[in-house]
Amino acid sequence: MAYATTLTVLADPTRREVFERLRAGPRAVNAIAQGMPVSRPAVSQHLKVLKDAGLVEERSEGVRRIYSVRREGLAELRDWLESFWGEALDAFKLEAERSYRTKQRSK
Amino acid sequence: MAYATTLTVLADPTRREVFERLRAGPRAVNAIAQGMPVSRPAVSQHLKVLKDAGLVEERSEGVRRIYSVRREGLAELRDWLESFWGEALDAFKLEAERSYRTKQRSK
DNA sequence: CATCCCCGTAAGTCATGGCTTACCGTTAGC
DNA sequence: GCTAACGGTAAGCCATGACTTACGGGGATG
Repeated sequence: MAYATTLTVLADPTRREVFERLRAGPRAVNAIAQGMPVSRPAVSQHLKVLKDAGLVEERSEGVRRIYSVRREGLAELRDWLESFWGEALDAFKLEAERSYRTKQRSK
Repeated sequence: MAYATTLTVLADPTRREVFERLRAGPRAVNAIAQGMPVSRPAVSQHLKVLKDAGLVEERSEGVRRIYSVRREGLAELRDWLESFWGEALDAFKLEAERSYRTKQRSK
């Protein structure tokens, strides 16, 4: 269920860039917005979305908010993807088998 | 680069539903659209997007087009996700270490 | 050849969501 | 206490993209 959220959240390029910047380590909002093609409020909004999705966590340090990556937030999506290896292939083979036999029979 | 495409393509719920339906095995367009909350042309459009993204492949069987999952299409996204395990943690630790030392020094 | 399904494509509508500017609360420094 | 930096939130604008209906082409079947 939540892998859906992760997908939609990471689909946006700007938001993904924000996320990637945090990958190198925790950063304050200003630092993240630095050199980005969008305004700082935009970055704030993206961070909120990332946080709500559990992909990022926030900690206050004086007047600044330090954001960092929450790797566990990616777990569900990873598992979902992983579930395609193996299973999907087997299903395919079975289906191919079935439709092949069906055709043979109807000849 | 291509994992970005995969993300945006799989972000849409309807399109994901189409993709998931193919998971059980190859299907014709009609069969996929069957019981879906959107029209058949909508499904066709989603299939085109999925195909362009390399997530799905198409084969003609008489008058019908049979679509099936291309697991390799998910590989890049999986690798990208996988790259967060380990690396991200190390970067975090390093960063935490660094900022800790910096603070200690400035006391 | 006529007809009926299959399905892809075109054109047009409408909602979603990402961006900007403007504003406000909060913390630190003088 | 004043001022300045940090950053979250509101309101409004606008583009993107997901739908719909309408159509047309191609393969099967009588």
